[in-house]
Amino acid sequence: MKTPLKIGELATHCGVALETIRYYEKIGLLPLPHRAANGYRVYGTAHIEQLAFIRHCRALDMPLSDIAALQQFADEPSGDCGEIDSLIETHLARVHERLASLQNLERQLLNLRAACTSGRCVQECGILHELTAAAQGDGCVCHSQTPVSN
Amino acid sequence: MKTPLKIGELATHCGVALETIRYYEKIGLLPLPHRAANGYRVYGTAHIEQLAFIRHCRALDMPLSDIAALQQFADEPSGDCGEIDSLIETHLARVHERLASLQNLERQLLNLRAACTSGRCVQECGILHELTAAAQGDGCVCHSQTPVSN
DNA sequence: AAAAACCCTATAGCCACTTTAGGGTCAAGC
DNA sequence: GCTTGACCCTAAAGTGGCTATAGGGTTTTT
Repeated sequence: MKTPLKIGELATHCGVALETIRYYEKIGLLPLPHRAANGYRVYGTAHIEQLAFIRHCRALDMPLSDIAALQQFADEPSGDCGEIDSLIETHLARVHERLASLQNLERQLLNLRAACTSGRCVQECGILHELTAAAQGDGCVCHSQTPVSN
Repeated sequence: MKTPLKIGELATHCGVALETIRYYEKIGLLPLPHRAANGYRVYGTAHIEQLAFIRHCRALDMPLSDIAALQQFADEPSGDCGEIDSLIETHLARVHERLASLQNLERQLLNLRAACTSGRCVQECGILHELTAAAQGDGCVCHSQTPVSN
């Protein structure tokens, strides 16, 4: 891996859009890079590692605020690990909850799809009937036991 | 169900935040209500049903643009039902994809959590080690085969 | 020397809301 | 009749995590 890198090279290397890098810099998630004489950003090994860390955490769908917190912890190696654990725990709970609600959602949509096959006109479309009836609280194939939470 | 309703009553009845109702109105998803002499919004049965329909679709996580399209279809009952079907189909595919990526995510986070139990100091925290190592592309317990797509 | 590829800043847009600021109106109790 | 509190109004800004656009400058390739 050759260093230093220009922003476009860093972007390609880490599989990130280049505007995203500037965005991370703007919100203070990435430290300010050096600048070449022409004003171009210049990145070294530390930046590469840090961006890779951020992207890996994002691939785990962690919010940027969690990632910032993790970086803080990493900078104070003598602190207690418990907060890291609970951060992951909380995130896991979030994911788990979202997963359950998506599974419920999928089931409802499958039922909904089964209510109609195309070729008919809108008036007799089972899907619209189901959706309207459900909104009215009548019985229908797509029961909405668990409301979706975002 | 008594009518007419003021905005707060409609909100309570449909389980929606009152600002959300005004927002739906502003973007043209809900038609303009009548106004009382004092300028207050006044809603009737049609509005209640329409809002309930919107919320039910939102509970199925449909984007507002899909919901607007469905309402369009409902207003032209002689049209072909096929577009409704494919709208649901597309949405189902979205949900299914997100579901798969969340399942993968959960697995990775479980592995990550297993890498550390609290009581240690940050320096020897398995979670941070895993996250950093993974970012570097080394082998680690939380393999990232499928990137998360939003 | 010209064209393409890269870099810069600042600002606006995306989704679906939520929050804030700064008011007006109305019913109940003192 | 006057205050208190619950309700209503508008307009604008903020949220998260980017993405896109406008309007430039620089560097590399042809």
